[in-house]
Amino acid sequence: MAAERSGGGDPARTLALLWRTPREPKQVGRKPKVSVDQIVTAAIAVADREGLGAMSMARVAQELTVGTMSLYTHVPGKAELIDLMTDTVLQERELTPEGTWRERIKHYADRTRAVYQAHPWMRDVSMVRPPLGPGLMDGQEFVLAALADSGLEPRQVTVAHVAVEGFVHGAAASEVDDQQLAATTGESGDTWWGARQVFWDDYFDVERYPAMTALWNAGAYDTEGTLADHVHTSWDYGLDRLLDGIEGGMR
Amino acid sequence: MAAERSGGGDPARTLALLWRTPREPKQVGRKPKVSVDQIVTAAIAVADREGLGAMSMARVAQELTVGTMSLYTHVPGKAELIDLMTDTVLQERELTPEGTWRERIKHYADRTRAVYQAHPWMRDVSMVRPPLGPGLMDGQEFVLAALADSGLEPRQVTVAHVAVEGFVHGAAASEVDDQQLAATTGESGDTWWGARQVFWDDYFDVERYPAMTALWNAGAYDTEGTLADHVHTSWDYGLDRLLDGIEGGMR
DNA sequence: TATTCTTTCCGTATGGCCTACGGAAATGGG
DNA sequence: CCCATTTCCGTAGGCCATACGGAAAGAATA
Repeated sequence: MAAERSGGGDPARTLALLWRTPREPKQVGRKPKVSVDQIVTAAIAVADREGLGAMSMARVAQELTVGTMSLYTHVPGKAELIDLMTDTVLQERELTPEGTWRERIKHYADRTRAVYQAHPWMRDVSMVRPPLGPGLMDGQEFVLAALADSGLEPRQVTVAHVAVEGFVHGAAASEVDDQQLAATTGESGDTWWGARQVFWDDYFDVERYPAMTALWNAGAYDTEGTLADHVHTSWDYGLDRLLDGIEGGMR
Repeated sequence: MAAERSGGGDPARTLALLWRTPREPKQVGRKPKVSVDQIVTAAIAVADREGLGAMSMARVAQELTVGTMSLYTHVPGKAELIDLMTDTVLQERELTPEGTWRERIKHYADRTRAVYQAHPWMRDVSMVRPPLGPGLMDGQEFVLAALADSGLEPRQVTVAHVAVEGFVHGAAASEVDDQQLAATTGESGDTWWGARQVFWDDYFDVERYPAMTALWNAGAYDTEGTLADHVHTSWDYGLDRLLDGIEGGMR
């Protein structure tokens, strides 16, 4: 299936939910069995355990021992529920503004990475039309403040912001993608690659791929550690080089 | 729905399809109404027009005026079909090895970006367990050859490779995400943001977000052009800074 | 020509998904 | 006790992937 999309219906209604606008307590009528917070928490729990694909309205309702359609009283639909889930887990980052601007960006990357690790379904959430809630906004402010301290021109700050934000989310997403697949399919990344040994035996053509062959012969792929370790190392390297470049471009 | 995953069943069967291992022509039996190539082409056409979510087996079969289950004679399942689609469009890149290593990486990024532009559903395809077909492998070889020419140590080449490859695919994916959403939902990115004007009016807190406010007041957001233009500019900037960093790290 | 063998085609059935609709049930106030 | 209000939720419609098994088509053989 295609990636989950957010931001469906009426923006005003969704924003009110994201910022938990205190609706005046109803004096009249039937008492609610569930709250928005309970629904969001249950949905996150299901997605954490079984992936976003398994997070159906029916499944969440079951978790709360409530009829499926009851959820629609509190939440406009599935897209908005995903918005709420996303902003909620982004709030877990607890960003502390300490150190140089570079240290703060690294801190932001670490905390964001931790969110993806704890909630691998974030990989499936598109961030191009993000939920404009406190979790997202606080993160944006944090990065913009750091970049503004770096000495870049205002216009350059906004450009660098998109690049950094994209890199961080992209890296975090890619990193957990493997874990999510491992959980969903029951096959680890290393096992998956192992099962494709056939490829190197039957299809890999040394003449067609000289650079790869040379690297292989140079021992570049003789390394310890799991696939996940390598990916993590590479992303760390990439962020450092990106920040190097941003720093160097100012002089 | 969660992102489409590939690489489902028997690796040997999938690899044979990806490399189009010439199966000896059947002398006996009923003549096939459709070929693997026709199925892949039709599937790509549907996904291009209506998104990967609309690319159902039934929809593809309908396109070919064939029964749904007939497809399963030629293709093991939907996951493998997506593998075939992915590798096929990656082959469209036609990478020409000219210029410095930096120019070649930029060329690779441009060509890959063009693939995503032409086939926005690529955003929904996970590349952590990619189809090991000619389209993917040729791209890997191209990038590795460029990085090997840069003077990096073999071990460093493999690390930089993951970072660059990840950045390029991430950037391309993010860039078309907006377009895909526009096509699927019928609402452009600019329209979407416009509808969320309410946010700035009712929820944005100047005290809570001083850096954003300062940038706004400095005119950093007073720019011409569409959202898509800005995103493109930022990714270009990001790749250049990443390559700057890689270049600088060698000295 | 009739039979047999091989291959492809595809109808049916199962069990899932989201959510529009409308009525039932619960609650507090008059 | 009644009624306005609010929440709960069963039903139903229209999607999806794919396992299974039999029908249909073509070529070789008798």
